[in-house]
Amino acid sequence: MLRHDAAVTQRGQSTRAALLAAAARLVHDVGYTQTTTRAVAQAAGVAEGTLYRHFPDKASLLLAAALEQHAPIIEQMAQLPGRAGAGAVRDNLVDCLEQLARMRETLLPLELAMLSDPDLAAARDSAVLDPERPDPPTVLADYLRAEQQLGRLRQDVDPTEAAVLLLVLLFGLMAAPPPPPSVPLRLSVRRAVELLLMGLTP
Amino acid sequence: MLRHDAAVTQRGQSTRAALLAAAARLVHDVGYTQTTTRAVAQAAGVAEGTLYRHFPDKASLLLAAALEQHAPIIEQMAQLPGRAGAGAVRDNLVDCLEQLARMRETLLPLELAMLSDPDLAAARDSAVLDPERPDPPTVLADYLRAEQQLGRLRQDVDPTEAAVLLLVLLFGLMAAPPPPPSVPLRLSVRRAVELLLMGLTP
Amino acid sequence: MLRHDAAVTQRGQSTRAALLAAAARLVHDVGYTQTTTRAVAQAAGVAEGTLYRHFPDKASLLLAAALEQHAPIIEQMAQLPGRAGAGAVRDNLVDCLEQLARMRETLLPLELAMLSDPDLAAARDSAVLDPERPDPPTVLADYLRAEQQLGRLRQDVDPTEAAVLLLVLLFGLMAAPPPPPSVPLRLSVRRAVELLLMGLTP
Amino acid sequence: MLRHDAAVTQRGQSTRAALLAAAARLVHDVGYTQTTTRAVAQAAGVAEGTLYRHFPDKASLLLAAALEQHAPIIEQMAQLPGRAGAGAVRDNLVDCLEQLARMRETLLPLELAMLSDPDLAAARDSAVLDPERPDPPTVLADYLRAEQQLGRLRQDVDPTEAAVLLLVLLFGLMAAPPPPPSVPLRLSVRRAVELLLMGLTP
DNA sequence: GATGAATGAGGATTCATTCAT
DNA sequence: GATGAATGAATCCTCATTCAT
Repeated sequence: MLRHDAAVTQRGQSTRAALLAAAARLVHDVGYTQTTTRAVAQAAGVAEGTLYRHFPDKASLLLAAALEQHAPIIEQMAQLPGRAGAGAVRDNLVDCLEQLARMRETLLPLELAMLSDPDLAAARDSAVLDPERPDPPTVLADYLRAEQQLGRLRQDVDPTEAAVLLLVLLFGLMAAPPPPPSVPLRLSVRRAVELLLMGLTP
Repeated sequence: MLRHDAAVTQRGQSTRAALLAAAARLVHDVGYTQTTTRAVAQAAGVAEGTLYRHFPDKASLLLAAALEQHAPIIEQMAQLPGRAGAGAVRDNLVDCLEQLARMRETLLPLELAMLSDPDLAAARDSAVLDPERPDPPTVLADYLRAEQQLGRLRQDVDPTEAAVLLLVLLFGLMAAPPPPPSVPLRLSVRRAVELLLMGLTP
Repeated sequence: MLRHDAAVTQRGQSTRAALLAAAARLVHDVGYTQTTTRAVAQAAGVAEGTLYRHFPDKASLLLAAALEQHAPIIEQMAQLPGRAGAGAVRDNLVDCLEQLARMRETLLPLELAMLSDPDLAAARDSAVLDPERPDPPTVLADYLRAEQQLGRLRQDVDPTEAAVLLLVLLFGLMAAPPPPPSVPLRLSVRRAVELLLMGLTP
Repeated sequence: MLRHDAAVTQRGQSTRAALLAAAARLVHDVGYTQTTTRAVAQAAGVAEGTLYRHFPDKASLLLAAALEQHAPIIEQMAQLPGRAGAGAVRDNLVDCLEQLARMRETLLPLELAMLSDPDLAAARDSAVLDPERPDPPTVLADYLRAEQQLGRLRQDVDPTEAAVLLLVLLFGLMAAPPPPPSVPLRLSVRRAVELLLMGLTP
């Protein structure tokens, strides 16, 4: 049965990979709106029609390109809960958020575009996500809960809530960078985590 | 010779206003991608060409429409620093952020589009902003500083940094709403402020 | 309110007319499949985009082009029932069918295409036809009924059925012309009418 | 070197058969326009390229598929002239036309497409038809002539002409079905034959 | 004989912008 | 000031056909 995204040959595999790579690069470089199918195909060194042997449409291609880059970092993040109790909470959180940040660097343009473009959002919603794969909010919440049980975090905060807060904060920090003089993301993440940990109240 | 900004007669004024209103409504209703110049003109009840008597291009129109809605809330926000010392810090912050949230409700699609669309971003950067008008980060920082001096906030936090944190958090909360079960924005803002005030550390 | 097919200016009118003429000519010359929007626009001497100011899509344009040519002949045909009793039945019928044939000459490629192309069929079904305008089957049936009452036609045939038969026959004669040696349409129509009038039974 | 018509091995034979069957089914089900080479190959369970081992192009495949279905009915029709004198003329004609109608049911979309698409028409014209095989007009004319000689049909009609008339009528009835209330084809064929036999004149 | 990946010209359609009236 | 017709480049996508394996 012929399906899109079915590359059985070795050549097909490499074409598919080239398309994904080209798509990721272009979205990163020129944004979603300017990333045309023509440009992707050209950058991948294939004909425009080839794109449609591998993906049903533009949105699916770009989404796949994004998700593909997700994978390794998500994988790595899964080990976070195991680090509970070891090292400073602050460092663990900062490390984790920084990993996510690296992932988002390529993902962000697409995330933003999804919020503007109905097509992309639809592609995302109809994409079959691996239900096994742990998602960042859950993993982070698990970690926070573990630290809470170890007494290294307040008892009266909801771990899930705190996790969402951290992630939303990271998103905001990346998507809407504070005006210059801008500090490197690494630094602003660290400061934000510190502030959140100690609180503003005296 | 006046090419744009043709609103010198009374008729011109009302046309301009109609365009701005239509643009704001459309961006809010159908998103930036779907907001075409055609649709705006039609919604404003004017011819397509008329749009270009008042604005040099689409981006400028949408930007103007957004800024216009900014104004009253920015105005109102300016009074925040004066509330330092009165009422609970938490309530003051929540009130302030909620006002901003209302403003953003119409503004957000445009902000997001700006992050995807270079054209829009360029229009924003070349827009002549009133240098007198206080911007939210500054106002919020001023307020925080005042509270700090009153001893109602930690001494060792940078008010500017905290202000940015709060705003970024609001942006993230609005742009990337946490997954269901979703709580009303008002509530999630309140929880976030509380969490930030007390901190996560025991 | 902006609508397609709304040409208020004189210039608009003439562009619309040019498009219709070009479309009719092309469909006649190269068939529906080969009639591209590009070709129509070029033949009409306008840009391709202009086409879409006047018609929502290709199918609507071609349909409109066909219907426009309908009109005058349909009009003329309406007088057929009044001719009942005058002249030979055979001649009246032949005249009528020949008129229809002239109309069909341009219409036929489109009729055929409608039977192959779902899009066109959809356009036809959603087209707003003038309910006042008499349609050929009805007019023809009216005429036959009148002749029947004058005793010039068998009493035991259903006029509607006979009308349909005549029209279907005309359609078949035009669409699937008998193999060579081919006679001119005018002649084959005449022979068919004669055959049908006298019947095959001795 | 054999380029097409590669059906020399047994495997080749069955592939070819599968392609023909798939093509016939698709044309019947979704129409000619929607019948893509891709769809045919997929329905036949073979690769796209395989199609071109058996047929030089799409048109040839579809034409072959159509002709193949012709065969058995054409065969059966050949016996019609032998029925002259037996049974009612009306019944013989109705039976014959109904057989043809069944054949046309699958053939019609293609016939119609041929009238719209020059490519297909060209394929038909260049197809090598079996010169032995009797074609419907001839067979029907033979039958009519036989009945004529038996005195069961008017002497003054040209059998060939009458045969063409009947066939054209059938085509029209199938291709351009009269508007609702639509009667089953079987019935409308019968009525048409009756009308034609007795004639319209009193 | 069969595969299926690749091709690439060509299709319909959109839309910000210009300009004669 | 306003109109609205016209523009035309650009977009995503289709599909019959070829060819290396």
